[in-house]
Amino acid sequence: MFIELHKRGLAYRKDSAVNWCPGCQTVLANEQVVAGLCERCDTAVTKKKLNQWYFKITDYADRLLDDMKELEGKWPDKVLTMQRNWIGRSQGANVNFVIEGRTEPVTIYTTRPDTLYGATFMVVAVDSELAAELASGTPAEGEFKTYLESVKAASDIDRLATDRPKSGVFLQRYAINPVNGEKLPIWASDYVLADYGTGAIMAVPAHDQRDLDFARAMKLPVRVVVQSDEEDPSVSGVATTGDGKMINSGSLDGLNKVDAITAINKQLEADGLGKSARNYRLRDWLVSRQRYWGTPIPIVHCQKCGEVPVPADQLPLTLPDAKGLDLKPKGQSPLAAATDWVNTSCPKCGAAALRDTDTMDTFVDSSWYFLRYPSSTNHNEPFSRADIDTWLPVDQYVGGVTHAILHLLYSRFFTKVTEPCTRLLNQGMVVMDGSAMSKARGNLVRLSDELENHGVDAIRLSMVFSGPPEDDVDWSDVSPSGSVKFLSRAWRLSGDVTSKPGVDFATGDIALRKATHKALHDAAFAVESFRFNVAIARVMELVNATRKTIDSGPGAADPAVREAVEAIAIMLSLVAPFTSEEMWERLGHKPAIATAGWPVVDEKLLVADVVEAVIQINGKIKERIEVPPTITDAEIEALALAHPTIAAELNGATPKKVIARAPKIVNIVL
RNA sequence: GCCCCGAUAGCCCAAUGGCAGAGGCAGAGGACUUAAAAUCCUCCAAGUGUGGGUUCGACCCCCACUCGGGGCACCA
Repeated sequence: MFIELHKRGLAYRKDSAVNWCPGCQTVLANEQVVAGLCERCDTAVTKKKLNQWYFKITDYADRLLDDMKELEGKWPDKVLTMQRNWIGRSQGANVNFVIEGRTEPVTIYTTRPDTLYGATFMVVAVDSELAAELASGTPAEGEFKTYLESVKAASDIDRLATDRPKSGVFLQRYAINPVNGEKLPIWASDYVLADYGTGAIMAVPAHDQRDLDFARAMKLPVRVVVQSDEEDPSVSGVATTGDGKMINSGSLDGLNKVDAITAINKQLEADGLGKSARNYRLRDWLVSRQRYWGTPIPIVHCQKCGEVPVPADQLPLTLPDAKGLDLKPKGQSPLAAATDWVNTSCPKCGAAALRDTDTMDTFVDSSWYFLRYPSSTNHNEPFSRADIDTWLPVDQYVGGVTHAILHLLYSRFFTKVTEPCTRLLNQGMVVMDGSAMSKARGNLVRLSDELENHGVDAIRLSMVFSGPPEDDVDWSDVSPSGSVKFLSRAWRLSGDVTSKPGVDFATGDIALRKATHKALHDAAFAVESFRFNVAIARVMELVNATRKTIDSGPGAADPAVREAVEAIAIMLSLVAPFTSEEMWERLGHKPAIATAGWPVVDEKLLVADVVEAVIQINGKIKERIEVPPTITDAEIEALALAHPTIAAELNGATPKKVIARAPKIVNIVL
């Protein structure tokens, strides 16, 4: 996979300030840094300048975003929203500003080109090369360097803090606003990011909160160019970001936001001063890791030929023997010490060459593991086109929401052409003492003890019955002993049945037969819609009805009892295979119940003989009557109006309106 | 600050816009038993977080709010 991506220029190396986890002693992808902490070990992540391998996921940003339309309604909205936010597409414009004393203009990115006349200063990212260049040789250089050092020293966590006061340095230089020729002071600050857009912005304090905060801190002017009813931002401290009529904006005056953006973009483009542009929050996926475990990067570095992929007949490239290697995290890949493995010859020219010693992020492997499943016995290639065409995409994927922007985004990138998983269900977590069970927290249930005490069937049943699968389940609400009781109750039924296997069910008690077929029908529907807790409730109902039929009804010998108990065993086999297998044998059947198949539901047995209908007057229930299920609207309406209770209530009055919904309800409106 | 999800008996949870209760836990009473356990039977409770709206009719749809959970958060 790596080589295929490399061939297409989608796997490449670059120098960059990367996320570095001091705990794991390895680099991390943006997606693996959660609130400034390492996703694996919760250590605060720092920055380090390194040359690393990347996958060009940004080339696919638009497709990853736009193809989500296909997943609408089939994946949880939450996951789709998270992916949309993560990709973070924004539409705006690049605008060129001439810099005094510099030949090259500086390009800035803005989503609000309409507010160009409101710009009162320019800000460049303090850690960008541009900032260093602009500062050099100015009286501000010393101050700039001090500031840059202090920013570098601050961790990501500090940087993420919300109400952090704005800081920055005036670089003693000026940019010229292309639309009105104004001289704008240029500042360097850490509130502008070096790796987003062009790393430089025009500041419009009146209509951008961050710019306003900065302007107020540095005593810079604020100019309103979009009229609004709200208080002057320079007084209120709140930037006005809504729509309104343009003012103080030359030819744009009087236009609304959308029209002004169109007009200014057109004008900038005509004058060669800028053009509309798009930006993404998504960054390329950093895949190098300095760990032993992981897939080695199949590249040989040759003095002459450069990066040479390992030839196909030498794949898969396997790791060197770990024996003798120091696998402890130490900031350099442990593979580097395996000199026998590292030293090799160039596949192209045969000269001495070195293997790449980094391994890949494990998310690389999980991005396509499901492609291997249909071809698991194929020893010639990772997967075959024919198998994939037959079996994929995955119809139903079940996984935790924790992978919303990791595994689930990477997988979509790997298979982009199509979507890897048609439907997605995020199952909930098991909660104990208020938080998700985890080894790190130590709030665990000893599963072995639970299994010892209650049996695997009861534990599994408890989990499934505790609520809908997408909800979290609090362990204190789980009752394995209740499940044990229920399973015993069901199991006992199998010993009560006295009729022989193969008996004709048609001669059995009709009431129980109806209950059985309704349970089978409803449970199947519930299972297919992932409401396992409801399916179990249907089985419990049938167990109760069967118990009653045996104890105080037609008795254990009735064929309907066998039909019911067999149905119970089969339905339970989904979550309690051991118990149901025993039931199956006690019922006189050969193993295995798994091969028994779901009993065919007799539609005729699903129809009730009589149903209870409700008669309402003005939406209030006044009477209940028994009617055949086949009754028509007109018939039930006539029955209702003729009913003595209703006639008395009406007392001769003519209803304004009668709504009949046979066979359930009649509502008489007075 | 912005976005999303949720709120139904003491508890976990059901209910195509049409009788609020399917199921379980807990609780009460009873049968069986010398007794207890186990088993079996019966009973018990909320009017659906709050306030409006749409509708003949709202747990369900719409608006606002409260509380709880989650996500995003200097991305110009």
